[in-house]
Amino acid sequence: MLLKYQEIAESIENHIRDNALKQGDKLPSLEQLVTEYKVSKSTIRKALELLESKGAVYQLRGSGIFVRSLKRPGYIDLGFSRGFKKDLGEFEMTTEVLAVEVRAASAEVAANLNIETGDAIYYIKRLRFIYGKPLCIEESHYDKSVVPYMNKEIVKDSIFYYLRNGLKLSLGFSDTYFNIGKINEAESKLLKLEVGEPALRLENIFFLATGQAFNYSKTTYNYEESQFFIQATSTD
Amino acid sequence: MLLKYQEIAESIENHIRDNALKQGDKLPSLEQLVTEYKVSKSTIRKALELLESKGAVYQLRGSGIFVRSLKRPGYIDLGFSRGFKKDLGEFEMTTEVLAVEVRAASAEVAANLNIETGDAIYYIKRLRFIYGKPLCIEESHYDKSVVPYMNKEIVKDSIFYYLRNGLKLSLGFSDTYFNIGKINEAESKLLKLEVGEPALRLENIFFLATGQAFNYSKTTYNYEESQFFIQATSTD
DNA sequence: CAGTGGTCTAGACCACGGC
DNA sequence: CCGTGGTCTAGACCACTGG
Repeated sequence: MLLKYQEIAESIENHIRDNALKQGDKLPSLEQLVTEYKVSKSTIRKALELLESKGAVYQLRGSGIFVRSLKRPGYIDLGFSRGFKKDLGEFEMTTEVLAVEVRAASAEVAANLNIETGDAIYYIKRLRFIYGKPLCIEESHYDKSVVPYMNKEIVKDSIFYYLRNGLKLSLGFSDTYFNIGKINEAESKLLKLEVGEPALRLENIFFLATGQAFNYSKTTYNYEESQFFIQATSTD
Repeated sequence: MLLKYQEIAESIENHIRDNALKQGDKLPSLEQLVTEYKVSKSTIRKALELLESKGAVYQLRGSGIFVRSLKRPGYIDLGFSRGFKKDLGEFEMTTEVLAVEVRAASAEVAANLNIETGDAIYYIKRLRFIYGKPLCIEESHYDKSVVPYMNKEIVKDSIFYYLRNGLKLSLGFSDTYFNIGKINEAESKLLKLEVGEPALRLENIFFLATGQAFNYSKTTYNYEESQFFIQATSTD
């Protein structure tokens, strides 16, 4: 069941979408929203803070609450407050599973997952396509003590959907590191690029809501097919 | 003057730093913090939410408040809630100013700044070095009606510092787009790379707190010298 | 079931924008 | 000066964790 402030946030988002409001359009004042939704001011503010953190609105003391929509289409949202919807999206994506196996954690994996070298992990390698073209190679390592079972079918769809709905795990936060490099021999075949062409290499560590790291993954993106997007809000 | 919740957030951050607390270390409970700081529970919660959004702590219903430090050193923080400190940082950075001039906005610039083609803008081109090595080429366009004056001296330091402290502008939020490409002829000379080598191309649009766009910039990073970092929090 | 975080309220008071 | 968002309080009640 949704909380009041979540419901209100959603309702306001819908209102923006349904009326096709654009960047800079004004929303009703706090007071108006309080009477409209019949809740306390703080609850409305909490809803608006949520929307602000998602980049949907901005608030201006003394003048009002305004829409901040925008966002160029076709970019992968590397954000954030948006939750962990990265996996899905408006894109036509397909996945080829290259490996699903239990392994002993290497020193590198163990360090990132905060476990011991040799501990059991699930190793998953996937090739992901966007509109039929190779988008990225993803190698994931899951702490087996957290995710005791996986198979090809699960891994072919959204893994995070399985974690959330199948295993009832609640995700907390993530760290992302990335840099630019060059495609190597193995990658060139999978991504259908020449050796030495540009590549975006992304490392992710995902944590449960309990703070425990459970997934360390490395992803190499095809530079021709990938565009990324980030929305930021100042907290001065 | 700092607000109560900001002061408390800062104080907690200092406490974490001074006691060298690590990922997973437990902080005092809400109730304890309330008595310690002699403020209401909501104020403490607001401070903790701020820290949570900055990625400094995480809260767990039923168990407590924990430290979330980490962060590999040497990565450029492409975040976010962290405010707009991108310009400075712990790095030894220098800047070479290649151009500071008033120009008429191109169609592309006008579209991103939401002004008319031909309107006056400041065009600034800078080459930035990290530990003496070329890090990136940055081409910035500032709406002249917002930033009426700039010169080489201002532009050699942090432009955002000037905007904030000199012009008393308050920054609101930003959109960032990026993709991977290849170094072209002109870039190769400045960044001391071969044509065709990998490049990270970043586009930024910065908005004032009023929602008005005032800066559109394009930055090309030297792939050898740049590593980036993002911290995300789930909002489920 | 005790302890801890999370939601929600009602209301006082403050700070800023714009007329 | 009015309207609008922002801070802060005090307290009720809920929901989850862990012994």
